[in-house]
Amino acid sequence: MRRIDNKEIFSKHGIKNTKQRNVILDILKNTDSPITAEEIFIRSQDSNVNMNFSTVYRILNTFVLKDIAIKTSIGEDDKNLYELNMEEHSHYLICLSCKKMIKIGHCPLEEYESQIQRNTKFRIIGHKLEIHGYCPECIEEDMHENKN
Amino acid sequence: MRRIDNKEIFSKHGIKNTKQRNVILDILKNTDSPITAEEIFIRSQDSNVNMNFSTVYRILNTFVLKDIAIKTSIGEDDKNLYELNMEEHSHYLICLSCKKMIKIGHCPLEEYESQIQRNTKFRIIGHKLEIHGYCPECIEEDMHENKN
DNA sequence: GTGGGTGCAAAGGGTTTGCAGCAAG
DNA sequence: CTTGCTGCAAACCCTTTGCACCCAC
Repeated sequence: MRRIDNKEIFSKHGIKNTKQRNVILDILKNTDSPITAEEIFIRSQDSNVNMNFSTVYRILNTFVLKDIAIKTSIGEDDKNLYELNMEEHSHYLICLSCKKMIKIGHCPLEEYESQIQRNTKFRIIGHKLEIHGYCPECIEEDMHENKN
Repeated sequence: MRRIDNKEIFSKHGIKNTKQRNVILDILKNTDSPITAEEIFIRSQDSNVNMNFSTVYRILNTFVLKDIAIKTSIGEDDKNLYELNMEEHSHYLICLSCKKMIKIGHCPLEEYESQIQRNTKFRIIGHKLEIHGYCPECIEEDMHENKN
């Protein structure tokens, strides 16, 4: 998978190429499911770049504004999650027990959306879909616990 | 549409039938789209029942715990929204401009869910779907503004 | 009467902001 | 050099909590 250079991304959006933005963009590129600002802050400590919590938030807000990242409010606790804005459209299957999130490739809603568009005269821009359940591991664990 | 008596609901869930809970349950019954705790508090002032903000939150949390209500984190701002837990399953079409929410009746995901269940061995419990776009009114308004 | 529920005020936790200093263009 | 970006600390906002009082059962 080819990854566009950070520098290119920043200049395309007319924002400065700073160390902090590079660190955060790299973190977002290297995660496969949405993460919290806190998690990003923690991971940024592994780099040798100075990083402040408010900087994390400011950069994330900038990224969201520039459509570099997406802010989702998926989690059951009330923290926001951030992920890279991939052109490819995907959804998550979320385990209610361990909170693990698994990306689902195919999206079944294209036809449905155009149908709604016809019926409601809305101009549909996109959608957010989460599917909730319990993952095989948690189901198994639960069965063991209940044996006791 | 028949509405189950508040008193019945409370006793079924083993919680006390208080004035405040009645007010909030009535508000939830009379709204057709999810609302914030703040909005509930404001509307509660119309009644002659004393109501405190923390009471609103406490009652909402109780309702969610008892499955009387559902907490959703749909809105673009980070406030939580609450709605009555209808047995019937529904989704919302949300206008990105005026934030109006329109309930969508039919859900296209049942077959899709069982397919995922087969493929991933997850035990699927449910899902959350929001469709985003611009409503006819906002599209019209926008066109007028752009004429200037 | 008793325990659950409420009011009040204060704390919590995530996120934002004002300001001074710094560093990318 | 200049403007935008960052660090720091304090503020903000939504939500929760501790405690004393009260009311539904």
